[in-house]
Amino acid sequence: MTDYKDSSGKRLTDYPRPSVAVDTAVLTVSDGQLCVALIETGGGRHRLPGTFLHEAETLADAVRRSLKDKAGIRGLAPTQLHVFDALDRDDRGWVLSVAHSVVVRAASLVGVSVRPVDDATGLAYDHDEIVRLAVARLRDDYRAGPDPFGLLGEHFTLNELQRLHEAIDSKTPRRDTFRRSMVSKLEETGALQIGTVGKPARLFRRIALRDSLR
Amino acid sequence: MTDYKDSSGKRLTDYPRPSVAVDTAVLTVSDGQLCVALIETGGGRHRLPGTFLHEAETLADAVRRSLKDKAGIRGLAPTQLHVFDALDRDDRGWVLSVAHSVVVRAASLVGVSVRPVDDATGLAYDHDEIVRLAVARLRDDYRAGPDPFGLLGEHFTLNELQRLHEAIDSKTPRRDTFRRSMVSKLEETGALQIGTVGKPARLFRRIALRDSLR
DNA sequence: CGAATAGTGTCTCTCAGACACTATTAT
DNA sequence: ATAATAGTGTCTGAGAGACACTATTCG
Repeated sequence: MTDYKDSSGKRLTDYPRPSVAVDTAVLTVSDGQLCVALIETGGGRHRLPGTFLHEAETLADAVRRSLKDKAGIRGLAPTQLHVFDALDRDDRGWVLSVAHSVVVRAASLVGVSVRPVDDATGLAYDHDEIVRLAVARLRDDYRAGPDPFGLLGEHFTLNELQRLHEAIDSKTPRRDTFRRSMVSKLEETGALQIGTVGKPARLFRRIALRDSLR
Repeated sequence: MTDYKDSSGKRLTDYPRPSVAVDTAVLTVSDGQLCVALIETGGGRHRLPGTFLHEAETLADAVRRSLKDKAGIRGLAPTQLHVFDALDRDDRGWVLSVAHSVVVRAASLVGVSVRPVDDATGLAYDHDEIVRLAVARLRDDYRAGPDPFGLLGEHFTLNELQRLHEAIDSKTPRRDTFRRSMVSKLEETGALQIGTVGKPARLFRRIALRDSLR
């Protein structure tokens, strides 16, 4: 297979090939704030987790591999964001970086530095830009429907849902508008929340989880 | 630079590297229809124009280079769509393809086969999917504002603008609604169209062209 | 009871869409 | 005048947002 020749009689491997990396904005909501996981490099700078693509590996697999070390994360569906290809973006050589984002529960992130996205500036390479893209995409996704990445558990109240959406986007509408825009996209479980002050809230369930590729 | 070693003491070139290609959906409006440029391969199949990335070349430059042959096209701002990375997508070997789209005037496309996007199915590789993505993105862009890619000349009437938008998306609203949604995003030139039947139409101008990266 | 939270009735404003009317040209 | 196209007044309905009211629990 590797000595297959193309239309101009060249082997594929005769073409110059860039190194290909993946860099991933790992987003989570912690303490009511939208946060991103950062790694400390030498020199006090921070960067996103990433790795070089291995042989015969898909981009999504490389993302998952690069994150397995940092935290025991499973079942991730990375979202592809953009390819960064500036020739001088990495002084080690010619490297294409395929930016991704993943969304995880805060509890999954152990032993990683987590910082609110607004404070995550001055990162290495073009990682500031990746965070911007990842956050914008996430806000679009959450504007479109209730917790599309399943950060909440199986059942949740509208209050819990709204607090999550507010952490992700402060411009989330207020209680009544939020409720009316979400109920139609949720399923009622019939159960009520217990052990709380005030009128017990109904528990809802997502109708379906979003799938990965877009 | 190429013998710079990374944190684990490896040269960048010690990592396996995929071949990287670009494939581009060249979209145009011809005869009131949204069309895409196709290339005939051997075996009666069709594909999108593409090429392998050359050494020290950006993706956008590779796209422009791959299209310069097919048609004298200049000043293009390719839009990056998605990286296709299935391991078996190219039987010549391990190839990542970065899908792009560009929008050109029909007159620019000489000596290329142009086909309405709805008929452009059964293409080689994952090119059907690329066309789908490119068309969806283009429709989103045109829904957001008047002729964002400048397919019309410098000045145009609202009728001309609407016919263009209708070619791109048949669900374009009708005359009055279309006008009201667009005028606020246009500048009046003060001039009128001449040599036509009926009340002469005002000529408008785009306020600004969109820029490329997203 | 009061405090606290859940849930809803309803008003307003905006905007898209539809329809019909007026305006201005050529023939 | 008639045909043809441009442009606008206005009604309707849907939906977002704001406000205030009712509902149900705990202590």
